[in-house]
This record gives sequence, structure tokens and C-alpha cells, in this order.
Amino acid sequence: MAASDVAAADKVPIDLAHAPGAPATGTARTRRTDPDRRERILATTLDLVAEVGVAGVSHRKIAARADVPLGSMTYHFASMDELLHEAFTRLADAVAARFEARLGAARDHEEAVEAVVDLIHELSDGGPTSTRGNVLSYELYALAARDPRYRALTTAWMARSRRELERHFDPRITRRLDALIEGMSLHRALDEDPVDRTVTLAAVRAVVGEGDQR
Amino acid sequence: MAASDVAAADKVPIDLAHAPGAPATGTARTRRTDPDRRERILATTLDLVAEVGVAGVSHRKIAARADVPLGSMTYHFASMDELLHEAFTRLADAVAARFEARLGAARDHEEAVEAVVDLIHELSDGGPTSTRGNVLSYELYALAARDPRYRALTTAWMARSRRELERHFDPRITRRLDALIEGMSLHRALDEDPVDRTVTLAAVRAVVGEGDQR
Amino acid sequence: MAASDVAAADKVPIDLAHAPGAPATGTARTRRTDPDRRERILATTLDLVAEVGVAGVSHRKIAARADVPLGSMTYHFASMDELLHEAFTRLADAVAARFEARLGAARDHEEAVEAVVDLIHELSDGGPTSTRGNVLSYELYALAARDPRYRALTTAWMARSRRELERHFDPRITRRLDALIEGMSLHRALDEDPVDRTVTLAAVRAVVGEGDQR
Amino acid sequence: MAASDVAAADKVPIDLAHAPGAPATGTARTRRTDPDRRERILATTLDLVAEVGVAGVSHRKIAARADVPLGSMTYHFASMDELLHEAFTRLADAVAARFEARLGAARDHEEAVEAVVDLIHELSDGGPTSTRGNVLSYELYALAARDPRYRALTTAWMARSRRELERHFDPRITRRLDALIEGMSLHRALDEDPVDRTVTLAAVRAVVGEGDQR
DNA sequence: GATGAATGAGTTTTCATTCAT
DNA sequence: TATGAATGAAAACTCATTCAT
Repeated sequence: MAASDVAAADKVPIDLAHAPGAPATGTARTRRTDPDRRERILATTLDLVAEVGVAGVSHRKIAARADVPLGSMTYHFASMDELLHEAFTRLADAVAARFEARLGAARDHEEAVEAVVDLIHELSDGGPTSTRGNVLSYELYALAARDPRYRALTTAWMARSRRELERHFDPRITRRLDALIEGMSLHRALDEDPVDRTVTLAAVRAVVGEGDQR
Repeated sequence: MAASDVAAADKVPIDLAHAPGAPATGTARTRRTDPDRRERILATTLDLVAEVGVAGVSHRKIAARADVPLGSMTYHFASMDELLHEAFTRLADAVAARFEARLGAARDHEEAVEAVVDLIHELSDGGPTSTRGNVLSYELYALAARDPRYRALTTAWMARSRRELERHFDPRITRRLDALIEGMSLHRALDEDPVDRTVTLAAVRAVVGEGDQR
Repeated sequence: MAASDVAAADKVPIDLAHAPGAPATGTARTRRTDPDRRERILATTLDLVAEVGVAGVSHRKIAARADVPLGSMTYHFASMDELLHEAFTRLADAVAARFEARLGAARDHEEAVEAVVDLIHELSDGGPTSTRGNVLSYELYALAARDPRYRALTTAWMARSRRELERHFDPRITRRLDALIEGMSLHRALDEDPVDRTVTLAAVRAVVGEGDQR
Repeated sequence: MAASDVAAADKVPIDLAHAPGAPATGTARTRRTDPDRRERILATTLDLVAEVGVAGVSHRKIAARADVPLGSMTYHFASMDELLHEAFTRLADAVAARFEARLGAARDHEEAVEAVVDLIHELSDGGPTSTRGNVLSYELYALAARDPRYRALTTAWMARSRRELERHFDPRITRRLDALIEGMSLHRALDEDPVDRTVTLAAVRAVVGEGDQR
């Protein structure tokens, strides 16, 4: 589980697919059938949270952005918190899936190490998508630190990440490796002068016990 | 810079000292002069953000909790964001100071390693104070990922942490060490089954290049 | 376009019809459907502006007077300015309509001259209705001198007045005639010792080129 | 009394002289002696009313713009209304003085007619100064139509204008001439396509009884 | 005399949610 | 089933004015 991975969340095709600027399906008249409205609301919610934070979202803003009637917000989601919880559930799933996809593609130990470095750098290099993912992660962490319902999300996400890492690394080091991924992603995202790949690779090697001895 | 350190923030005596439930200096009648009102508002703001998040705070809630008139909120701080920014500035300072104090007390390399492990565990073991610090950090990260004004805060904080680490560790490894502190603190805080000191120590040793070779 | 005409604005049955003290349609319980609420808000807004000026109106006051919930103010009108603009649009329409009605009833040149004198005197003779119209006009002029959106209103109003005058008078003199109407209405309204009909008639005759030579 | 004349108000050297962007006299420390602070507040008030209307001014905005302490506002003027009334008194005086200066310079009947045309056109041709004067006049009219205290101002102003006109024109026509000046100034100010000097001159001639007979 | 600090009442606006249709 | 209309509560913020100094 690491912040930068979230950045790639909207690349996951099915779960979070949506076209932000896309016109409403059909005219206002033919709004009748709009099957993926629920999904669009969820995706829009995440977009908006990334932009203005949990503190800045509202039913109205989401409805306007998703081109959905305001009344349908509470029809589809009983409350704001339910909407938020479901949105962050989607997020955690998408990010974990992404993590798994990357690690899963690694054929051997070396490729796994490379995949980890990729994960840390990928999209924490800046750009709107990266920001989106980072903000969303930190918002989720803040929520999770306060609320058990959100902590369940992060716990599951962390478990999936660790399980995936264990396919390539010794169980005794997956925790610290996961933590390193998290910390380096976060620092890279917030740092004015982010470390380059060499530094990251050395860090990963050290953590997995392959570093040069002092 | 690590989340768990924030937990200890309110132990720092000067910067953030405040007595939440303390009665106002003087009576309601003689409220005219209340010199540390500004400080009390800032401290209360952080307390409240820790409890309900940036999304949950409001002038009203802060004013009520700090026992100040609602009108004085915007007298002391031109806007909600100004208040928040100043509060988080205080937070970052206090946390960095705490970090420095811990590391500064270390007399040799061994003590520095121990201090790092302490920092990671300290108060990320749960309890209200821990939660406070964690939530505040994540809220700040979310803010920083979106807004340069807040990023200036995290950048300065990170620089201070790294400078302190460099007094004990090779510059080439302070970045990864700082990242590990961050990541382990975060994971310990959010994990249902947080790692114990042995694991943390092994992780720190590995990162500083003293780990057992595989 | 002349200030005093505005005084008659609330006589126009359709455009601005409203019963200030009328009870809400239905009980407080069945308020759900209150079709002409929008209109009532607009009419009340003009009433209140007439009484206390643009400077003195507020959502609260209007809501209370119109017997609508405060929350419905910004539901029907996105902002205070939108409300004011729409209210003044109504006003300008009503006043212009009144002007046309008066002039339109004139069958020949002589009747047109009489109609103009009527227009100047009508209700600028004092009384609450007169005040209402005058104040509203000056408030609108002040708005128009500052803001193009309001100027569009006065421009259209002036055009309608002039078009109507041209049905009875030479195009070369409608502008000065319209200006005279404006000026005499204004001065009569603000003067402690307003001129009587004879003076007005002589002024109109002079302006249309029928005055006695010196 | 005519709107456009107001535009020239700030040319009157003594009464309303002030430098909007001028730095405070002396430093913040040497604020002690600031003899024309009262005058500066009054001038700033008119400037601000011209910009944002009576509805938009506030003690705070005026104080900030005039570079005086907020507390000194209510020290110099017991209430907002007192400040406004005194400011508009200054305005009416300045405008009437301007009117007198123009008319007083006329040596004969022909020059008086020219002066009147000048007055109508002068600065109602647009530009910030013109807007300032026009807005201020209409704001004053709105105030006067509602409040006797302000009406006293307009009444005196009108009397002075008329007295001056009577030095050049037959008493029987000064009222209609004054009204024409008022109306033409106003229409020129608000019209998208203001009349040119020829039209104005013809109007003035007609009103003073020198027009071509039909 | 003059003012910085302060505040209670008020401002506009936004909000989540309800509910008749 | 879906939604436009509606609203009470609360949001952030501004205000004129007071008053200790």
C-alpha cells in the first residue's frame, strides 16, 4: 500500500472508468435509463475529493459535476458518509489491484525489486494524476485513523499488498518493505527535490537485505 | 518526519501549550483582555481537526470549544484557511522540535538507532494522543499534496528531520531512513496488528546497512 | 422614461401584482406548493428597496416580509444581485408599460401633450406610492451608472419611451421631451414647492416647439 | 442641479481635495497630528460610494482606503449615517459651487446658453470622473426621496441652481431649464448612444423659448 | 483626544436531507 | 423508480459600535 500507486487508480479500466468531461448520456429528456449513474457518482466523488478534499465536497458539487440530479444523490446513497465510504472502498480496491498487477507481472526476484521501484516512482513524479492519487490516499488515512469503518479499508488494502509482496520476498521483510514503499512514495510526493531512481533502488536493496554492508 | 511523532506534539510545553478545559482568564465581564486567546484558538483548532478532521471543523465549533466569542474568530484570523494554515504551521514546528529533541539526546550511533525505533513506536501504539498526531499528519499531507502553501510546511519539516538524522547517519541513507520512519509509523498506526519493537529494530538496522545479509 | 411613472408601477395588474400582507397560500404545513412564490419575492424586494434602499435590503428582511423561508431565497435566486437584477427588470418593464399605456391612449397631438403632463404629475405629487416609484428609479439609475447589466435595463426602457413618444412627436424633439419628462418628474419629486400643472404644460409646449416666443 | 455637474465635484480644490493613493501623512508612529483626517474620510467616503454604492460602503472599507484607524471612524462621526450625511452635504455644496462658477463666468445671454450646454455635456461623456458624479447624484436622489434630512440637501442645491439661472434667464423658465439640464444629463449618462452638442443646444434653445417654431 | 481590541448581531450563502409527485 | 422543489440549520464572514487604555 503506497500513496503513489493510487495515482494510477483511474487507469484501472472497469472499477473507476469514467469520462469527467463527457456529456450526459442522452438528452435531459432521455435521462430515464442511465445505468452507470451510480458508478459515475462514485468516480466523480473521488475526482472532487482529490481536488478539494473531503472538506470541500458536497452533494451539490458532485451532482453538478457528474451531471446528475441533486435528488438522485440521496436516492443512490443514503447519506454523504455512505457515499464517501463506498467511493473510498472503490479507491482502495483499485489501488490494491494496481499493486497486484505490477508485482504479479514480475517473473523473478530481480523483476520484483524493479517493480517495487517502479511503484514508488510511478506517477509520484507529479502531474495531475499523481496529485489525485496522493491526496486521496492521505484523505483516506486521515479518515482511517479516526474511524474504524475506514480503517477496515486500509487494513484490507495493506493485507493485500503484503500478500503480494510475500510472493517475492521473505515474510520477515515484507512489512518493512511495504513501509518503505509507503514512506518513499509519500516523501517523493511532498518533497520539492524528490530522490531519483538510484536512491530508491539502493533503499529497496537495503531493506530487502541486499545492500552493501557499511 | 513521521506521523507518530505528531502524537507527542502536545507534550511540547511552549509551542502548543494549552489547557483545553481551562476556564477563561477572568470573568465573562472582564474578557476584554485575554492575551493568549490567539494561542488558545490555534491549539483548539488542532484538537478539533484531530477529532473531526478538516472537513468537520467550523468557526462555531472551535469558538465554543475555546470559549471565545464567535466574532473573535475572524477578528484574530482573517479566514478559515488562514487559521488552518497557522495551526498546521504550529503543528509542524512542534513535531519537528520533538523529533530533534529525541534524536538530539542520542549520544552515539547506537542511541540514535534506539531513538529512531522509539520515535516510530512512541504513541503510535494507540490511545487518543496517538490518534491526534496521526490524523493531524495525514490531514496536513492531504492539504500539502493539493496546496503549495501547505507543502512549504511539510518541506521545511522534512528538511529539519533529515538534518537531524544526518548528525547520526550517513547522508546517503538519511532519506531512506526518514521514509522508513514515515512508512512504519503510518502502517503501525493503521494496522490492526502492529509490528513489535523487534521487527522495527530489524527494519531500521537493515535500512542503515547493518542488517544480516540474506 | 421618467421617475414619476414608476410610482404607478404597482398598479399594473399582471407584472407586479402581489398582495403584501396576504397570507401564504395554504397552511404552513402545505407550503410545499406555492407557485407564485418567486413573483412574491420579487414584488416584496421592490417594496423593500423602495422603503429602505438597496443598501437596506437583506435576504432576511425580504423573506420575512414575503412570508417565505430564508432558505428559499437563494433557492429561487442564486445571489442577492440576481434577485435585485430580476426585480429591477420587472420594474423597468412595468414602468415602460405604464408609459406606453398612457401615451397609447392619446388620440391626437393635443391628447399626447396632455398625457405627457399627466405622466409628469401623476403621483409625483407625493404619497407613499409616489415615493416608491421615485426611489426605485433613482436606485436603478445609481446601479445603471455603475454596472452595465443594469444599464441594459435603463437603455431598453429609454428606447421604449422614445419609441412611444415618436408616435406623437417629431423624432427630432423626442429626446429633449423625454429628458424634460425625466427632469421635471425628478425635480417635482424632490422639490419642497413643486411646480403646478400650468408650469409643466408651458414647459412641455416650449420643448415641443409650441411655446410663446420671448 | 444636474447629474453631470457632480462629475466635476472633485475638481473643486478645497472642499473635496484629496489624493486617493497618497501615502499616509507621516509614518504610523507620527500619526498623532493628522489635521485633515476628517476631510480625508469624507472624500474617501464619496469615492467609495461612487464605486460600490451606499449599499457597499462600510466603516472598515472607508477606514482602509483613507488609511485611518477603524476606531477613528466613529470617533470623528458618531454614526454611519452622520458620516454619509456630511459627505453628501459636501457633495451637494461642491456641485452647486461648480454650477455657479460655470454660469457666473457667462457675460451675456449667449454665453449663458453655451454654459448650460457645457454643463450638460461636461463629463457626462463617460470616464471614471463622470461615473463618479453620476452615481453620487443618483444615490443622493434615492436618499432624498426617502429621507427629509437628505431632501434638505437637494432642495438647497436646487435653489442655488435656480438662483444662478435666474441671473441669466426669465424666472418663468428657469424651472423648466433646470429640469431639462437634469434630464438631459441623466439620459446622456445612461444612454448607449448619447446625443451630441447640436441636439442639446437645440433643446436648450427650445426650452428658453428661442427654438424654431413648428 | 484617539485607538486597538473586541463582540453580538447580522450578512450572504451553502448544505444535507426530505418529500410530494 | 427517480426527482425537482423546498427548507431548517449551519456555514463563513462582515458589520457598526463599544470601551479600556
